[in-house]
Amino acid sequence: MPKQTFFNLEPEKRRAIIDAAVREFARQPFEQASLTKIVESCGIAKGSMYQYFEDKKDLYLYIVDLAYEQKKSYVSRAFALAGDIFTVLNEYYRLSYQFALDHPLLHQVANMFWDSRAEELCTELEKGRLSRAKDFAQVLQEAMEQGTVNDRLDPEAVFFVYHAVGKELIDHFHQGCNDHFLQQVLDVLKYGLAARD
Amino acid sequence: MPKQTFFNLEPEKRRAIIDAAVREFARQPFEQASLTKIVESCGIAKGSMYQYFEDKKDLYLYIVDLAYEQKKSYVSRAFALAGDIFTVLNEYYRLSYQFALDHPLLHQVANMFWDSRAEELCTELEKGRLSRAKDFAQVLQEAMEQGTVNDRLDPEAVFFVYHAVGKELIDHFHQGCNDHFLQQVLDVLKYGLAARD
DNA sequence: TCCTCATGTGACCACCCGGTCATATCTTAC
DNA sequence: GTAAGATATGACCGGGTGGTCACATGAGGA
Repeated sequence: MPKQTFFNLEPEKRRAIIDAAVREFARQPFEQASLTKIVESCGIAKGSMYQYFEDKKDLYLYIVDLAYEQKKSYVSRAFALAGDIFTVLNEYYRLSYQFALDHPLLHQVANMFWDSRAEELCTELEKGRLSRAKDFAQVLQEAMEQGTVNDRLDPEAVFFVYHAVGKELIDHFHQGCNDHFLQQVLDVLKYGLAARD
Repeated sequence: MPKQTFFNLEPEKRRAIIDAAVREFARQPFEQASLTKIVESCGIAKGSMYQYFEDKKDLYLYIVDLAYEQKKSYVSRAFALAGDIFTVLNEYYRLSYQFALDHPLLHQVANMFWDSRAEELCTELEKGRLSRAKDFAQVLQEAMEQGTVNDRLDPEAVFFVYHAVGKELIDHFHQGCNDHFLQQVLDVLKYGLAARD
């Protein structure tokens, strides 16, 4: 958590710091991102940064949190959608894609976070994964009870597959990814490879 | 490519260098791995390393190549298997898992490689992806022609999904992953989420 | 024995990093 | 006006990095 001093700052200065940090953390993972470059880029003294944050990790987690909050506000309405699980998933990834288009830097920050290898970040990583799993698990369970989804499948394996594909999709948003391809990928997940009788 | 000097070395010395490099590159991605630690760990002078390799990247790509060659020799026999595409995929991931168990360090090296963000490595990355895609694409095409696989699916999307899930599976091998779970995941891919009529 | 040439070496270079701290400046209250 | 407290600063620290180079050591041939 940032120190109180940070929140006492004039808003435009706070913004400048956040923007510079977002720019840097969007470019590379935590370990390779440079605090020095951030302070140079927003024109404050290195020492000042330590008036606002405990250390580099503190700043990083604050920025990642911001990115995820923004993304959540974009994407969560998919789960409120009327319609079956396929409609929901479709909308979920469509909104994720839209978010990546509208906020490419925030998208990259959130995206880069998953590649973190630092042990200190692993607990945070797991927390994020679980919170995402919760929404998904609920929609999935309802769909299985209603018979929309094949109820012989292992819910954990289903989540695993969708998580993997979602991650890869989101990873490739920056390379451009049209609605049609997204649709095709979701179709593969929906129908599976096996030919229908 | 290593310089000739490297291949003139006594085999045990060459091994020591390779082993030390594998150990380091298994721990973290290219940018964070330390040449200094590698030379310390195998007890040669820093300068010597530059008699054998052009630079850090040269050493790295050589090691990654070794890891992939080893893995390929483990895994490729899956594609020669008699049986439908599902048998092949099953065996492919089973062998991948076996490889990760038998050569955890090589597995980590190959695995870590995919997370590289360095622009200089991107061409290499793409090359690896394509070569993997080729084997897969062939098996898939045959399966579609034979009617084993739903031929209304987009082959590119299918590859995308299987690549994503494979990556994630392989990522999670080190956390333990039993045959049963593997089977469940492949079932999700095979049958899809949608309930069968 | 001596010259040559390939190989080995580690001190050294320039550069970058996260983090600190004595000091300067600004704000507020009396 | 001045004392007190909060905030800003950037030179500096110890430590790490990839890469270099003048020199030492080795082997082979004349």
